[in-house]
Amino acid sequence: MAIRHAILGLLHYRPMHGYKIKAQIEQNFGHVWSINYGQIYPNLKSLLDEGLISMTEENRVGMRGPSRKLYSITDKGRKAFSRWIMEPPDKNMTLRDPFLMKFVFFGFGDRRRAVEMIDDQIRLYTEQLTSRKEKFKKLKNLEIHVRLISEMGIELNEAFLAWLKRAREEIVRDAVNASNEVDHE
Amino acid sequence: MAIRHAILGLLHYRPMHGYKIKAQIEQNFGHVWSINYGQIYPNLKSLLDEGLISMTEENRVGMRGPSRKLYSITDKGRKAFSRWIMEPPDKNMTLRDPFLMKFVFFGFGDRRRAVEMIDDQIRLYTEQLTSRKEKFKKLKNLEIHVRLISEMGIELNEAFLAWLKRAREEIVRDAVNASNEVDHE
DNA sequence: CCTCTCATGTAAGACGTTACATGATTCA
DNA sequence: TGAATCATGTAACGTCTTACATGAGAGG
Repeated sequence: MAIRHAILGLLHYRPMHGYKIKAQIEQNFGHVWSINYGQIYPNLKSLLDEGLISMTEENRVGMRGPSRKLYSITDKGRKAFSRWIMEPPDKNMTLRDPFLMKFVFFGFGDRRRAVEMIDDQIRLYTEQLTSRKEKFKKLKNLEIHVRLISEMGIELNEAFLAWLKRAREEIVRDAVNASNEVDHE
Repeated sequence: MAIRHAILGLLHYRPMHGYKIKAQIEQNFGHVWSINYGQIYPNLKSLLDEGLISMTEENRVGMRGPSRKLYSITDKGRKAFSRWIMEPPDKNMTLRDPFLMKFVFFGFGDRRRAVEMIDDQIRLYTEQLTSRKEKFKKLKNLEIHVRLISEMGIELNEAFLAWLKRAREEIVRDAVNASNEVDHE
């Protein structure tokens, strides 16, 4: 039920339409949560049915795009949000990464291929880190919590990259030792 | 489909029954993936149907507990696993935490309650870090990849805690500034 | 005696992803 | 002319969690 409340949270800033909500969620906490239209439109519908948000359809005669629907938070919605924000969060962090799942079993695969995949991953996370840092520099006057979340994304990214690079070195060293042992057999 | 392959991966070490597989997954990569019986037993069934694993039921006359089922990996299973481990991983990391989702919106809630929740979280992650470090010290002769994954868990935990503590200080400082501004109005 | 650990399993529901359909405007 | 962006929505499918049912032995 967290996405419903994230929508209510965003609507505190200003009324938005579905497309913008998705874009905002991705920008503000894309590394804490992911979202897609299959979630946002049905959620907007049910929030509307429950009276937590209200909608006005723009009648845009001759203007760009299909008819937009502007959603605003209602008093009922604000109250529901306040209740939610006060409650203790119900679960702790999960970090899911198919690469890490494979990583655990690299010992059962081809060693060269494993190092190759680690290098791919290092490249990927280096790019991600660069783009996160750039985005962060561009954004000004961020609300303190939003800013802190962005900084967290960058710091965890750095910690992860540092670990991955060290892991790569250790795995290569380990492979060299293993082949030396074979040489002296 | 990652859990199916994790099961195949674990069965490379030795035959296991369902209960043990869950325990091993939690121990070896509990911070990379979570699992429960609702996933593991149905998966064992389908892996068996597809011939990727084989099963022998223990007949334990007068022994403890219900009948155990020992699962082993088959040649077909090894081949399927090898194919999987070589393939590039299909997605990148997602970090999901209901606390962080709330954190973004703490500006719309009560400030004291927010700091309280941050303190709870600091306590929680400090405990988690301590127990991870203790577990790690106890374990000896870990396979290199398994050891590295454990170290990653500890390092990311440390980075996260450092961030959270700094975030707390900044939020408190921000609140003090805000109230000073009110004083001089 | 009671709780913990070991042990297997199912059903329902919540949640999330992917693919598809539709269509206008803007910019190169 | 074609690609990118803005914009809304649904259906099918996968995955994950939660709750439940069952039951024995070990240790305090």
